[in-house]
Amino acid sequence: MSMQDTASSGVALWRLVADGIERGIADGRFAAGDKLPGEVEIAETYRVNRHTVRRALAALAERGIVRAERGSGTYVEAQKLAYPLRSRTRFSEIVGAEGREPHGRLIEASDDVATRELARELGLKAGAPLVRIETIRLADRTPICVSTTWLSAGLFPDAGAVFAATRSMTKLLERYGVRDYRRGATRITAGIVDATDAARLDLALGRPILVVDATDHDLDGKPLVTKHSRFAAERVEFLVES
Amino acid sequence: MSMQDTASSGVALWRLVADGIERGIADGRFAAGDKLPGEVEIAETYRVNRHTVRRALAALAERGIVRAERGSGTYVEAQKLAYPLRSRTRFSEIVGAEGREPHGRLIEASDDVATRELARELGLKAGAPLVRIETIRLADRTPICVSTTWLSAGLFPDAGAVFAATRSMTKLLERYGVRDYRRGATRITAGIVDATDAARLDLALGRPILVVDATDHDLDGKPLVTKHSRFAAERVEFLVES
DNA sequence: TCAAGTTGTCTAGTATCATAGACAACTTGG
DNA sequence: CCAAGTTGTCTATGATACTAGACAACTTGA
Repeated sequence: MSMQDTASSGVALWRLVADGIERGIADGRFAAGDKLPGEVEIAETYRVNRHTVRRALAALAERGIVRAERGSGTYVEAQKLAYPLRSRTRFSEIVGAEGREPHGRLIEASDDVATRELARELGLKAGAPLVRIETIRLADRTPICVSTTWLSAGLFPDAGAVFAATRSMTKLLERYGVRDYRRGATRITAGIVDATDAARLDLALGRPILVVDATDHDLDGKPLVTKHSRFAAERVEFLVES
Repeated sequence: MSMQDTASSGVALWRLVADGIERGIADGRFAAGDKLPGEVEIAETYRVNRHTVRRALAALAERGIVRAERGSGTYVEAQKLAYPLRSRTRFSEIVGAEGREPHGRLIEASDDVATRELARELGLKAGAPLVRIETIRLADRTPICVSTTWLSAGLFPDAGAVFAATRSMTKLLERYGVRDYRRGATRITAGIVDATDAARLDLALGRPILVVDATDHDLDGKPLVTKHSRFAAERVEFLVES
């Protein structure tokens, strides 16, 4: 399996080891707080050098998934982000409440045109001009979800530029005079990550995602933005409060 | 995106380019016989060095997916393997008839126990001992499908070892005195490749697969083997003759 | 014939990937 | 305290990966 004696697949060995360990955690073979096997044992399992294992563990530690303790062992840090679904859902508040560091980034903003479905959600006519914003959100340094957000280009001109500057949907809406907003119905489904989202979420091949479709309204019930979000299923659990 | 100026993802750049081009072919953006953009143009598209593009194209050419012509361009070779579904279905014959080189390999053989479904297919009782054989089949050097095959351990003792030696299901059955066999009902569904099969089929993230479940019978109608096969959807098309 | 565009090949330099061995620093359990 | 087991760090070597620039060899269309 070394780079020297087999045809290279273009995927680094340490990445395969890291994915394997992360999968073990996601599958529950290693629970939060568990001690992983020693570096030597992992190296034997994957038939690689101990240094290669250390590279893999370093990558996982850098993302906050494991934590190494000198002389003792390496322990699983990861726990799924508890993500309550309430009428007032703010990513930064949820992540902050878990003691983790929220971070958002704009991937891309572009003009779009309302499909029939989008128009219905936003209370517009099909074909109405929209702004489409593609974002990614992380807790600590681990990507949690990527979202596609649509806003009416008529109501929110230059929304893409404003989001790029503020990096917050809440602040963006404030700029346009929206002081508060509520989440309407939320639709949750599941699927398999596609190649684009896999790269953005730093997610391994064929992993499941949670798909959330939701529309936010102002306090009068007027639709403001509608979102299509894909969450890494292994890093989050939704809590629906009764 | 170079290995020098960004945090490395553990996936080689040339592999990302190769996957991108292969996806373009699979999606129909480039049809069989089409000329790909020039190496310089591809390099600009992906923002990599021309040599990196050449590495990607070499990997695709090595698998017979594209063909470079000096002074002219690089052309799409790939065409989906036409896979007729008849009562007498033999992989090697189908592949050979297309002028491609068939190749089979044993991944794993192990003992198993019949679920209710498997028992019904094979005419056994639930819980009956089975041999489970995991195989992969390739045309030229491109993986086409992975199959899980179950046989009755009572009727075919040591089937795993025999298959490892003969690498052919037809020859395996011959060893046990089966001179000919026919395929019964074939069920075709579709799905998304899982991580294990993705690695085995050398398939990119989240790609679709064709799932075929079938049972072979001897000429008296007695069930012999039942199979669960996963085909790379972008490399094969099934032909059902009327 | 000629110019433009294409793939093929070469040299060079830097960074990453992986292996190997040795030893330090630390924790744990007896 | 001590031995065993653990992670951390260091040096060293070779193979890959990626970039850069230059030029050769070839095809195509005007």
